[in-house]
Amino acid sequence: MKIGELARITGTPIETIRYYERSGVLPEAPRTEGNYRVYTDAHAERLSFARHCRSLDMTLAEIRMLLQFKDAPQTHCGAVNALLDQHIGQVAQRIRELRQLEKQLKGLREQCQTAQDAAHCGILSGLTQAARHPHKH
Amino acid sequence: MKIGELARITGTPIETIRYYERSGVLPEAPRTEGNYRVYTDAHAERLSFARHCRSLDMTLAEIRMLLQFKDAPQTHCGAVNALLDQHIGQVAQRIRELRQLEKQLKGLREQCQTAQDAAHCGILSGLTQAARHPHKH
DNA sequence: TGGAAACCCTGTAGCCGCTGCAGAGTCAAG
DNA sequence: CTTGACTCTGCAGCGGCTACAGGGTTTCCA
Repeated sequence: MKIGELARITGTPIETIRYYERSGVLPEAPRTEGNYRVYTDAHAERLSFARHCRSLDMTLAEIRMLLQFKDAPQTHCGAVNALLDQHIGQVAQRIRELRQLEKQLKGLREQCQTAQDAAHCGILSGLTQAARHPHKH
Repeated sequence: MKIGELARITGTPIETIRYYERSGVLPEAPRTEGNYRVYTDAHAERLSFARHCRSLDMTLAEIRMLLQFKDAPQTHCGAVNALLDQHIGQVAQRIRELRQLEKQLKGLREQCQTAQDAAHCGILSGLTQAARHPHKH
């Protein structure tokens, strides 16, 4: 199949497919005489795998690692577990940060219930004050 | 003061200060004869404000807007409230997404409790299966 | 006074994961 | 034979920095 069909069946933009090839997530595809890339179902599967990992917020570097394990099935897969554990840790950490952030933002928002002019806006003065007396996050 | 001192007292990398000037977050600083940027306490305050907003995950575009309101104190500040509400909404949305993601990742992780070889790794086959039968996020 | 060290300048390139565009080539249908 | 759909390469841009290289300026101390 050509790149357009691969894009269609995997729901991936064409530009992204070429980008993945450049980044080493997909192997370099063989070409027709007219220099068109030619793909097989195996490519489609690999691309779907990568896209699914991306939807789980993994980086391309992480995905390249996972694909290496898929390519070498006899490898000990402890590293896969470790990679996933680390990724879960990162996500959990980010959630904690965002919760903290949400609290701060809501506190700030409460300082200006009624719209008035900016000179008396509780939000702006709240931000200004907080900037003057910084504290860690 | 010169850029190094501004960097020190605000805890901002020098490169970032110059970047903020280029991006219109800070005004172009006046120069000495030797072409060094010269700052006042007002610059420091503005920079601290911006950095605090950044620590609240606001974009530079959002910060430019807030600074506009600070620069024009008689403006009606309803837009400030709206901006903050929108930002809070975005953060809340991102938290929901990450929670969902965390659940998926943990489910995946459970599929490989014991490290074995990659051919039988529950995580890799889990990812592969999921990629074959995609569902929305 | 001289010279080293510390500071500052501009400009450019890289990070990540795309996205979009220009300008050209290829192929299939009418 | 022409039109239109498809594909190619290469480059630039997003955001928010960060990290140089290769220069100029200032400060300090001997």
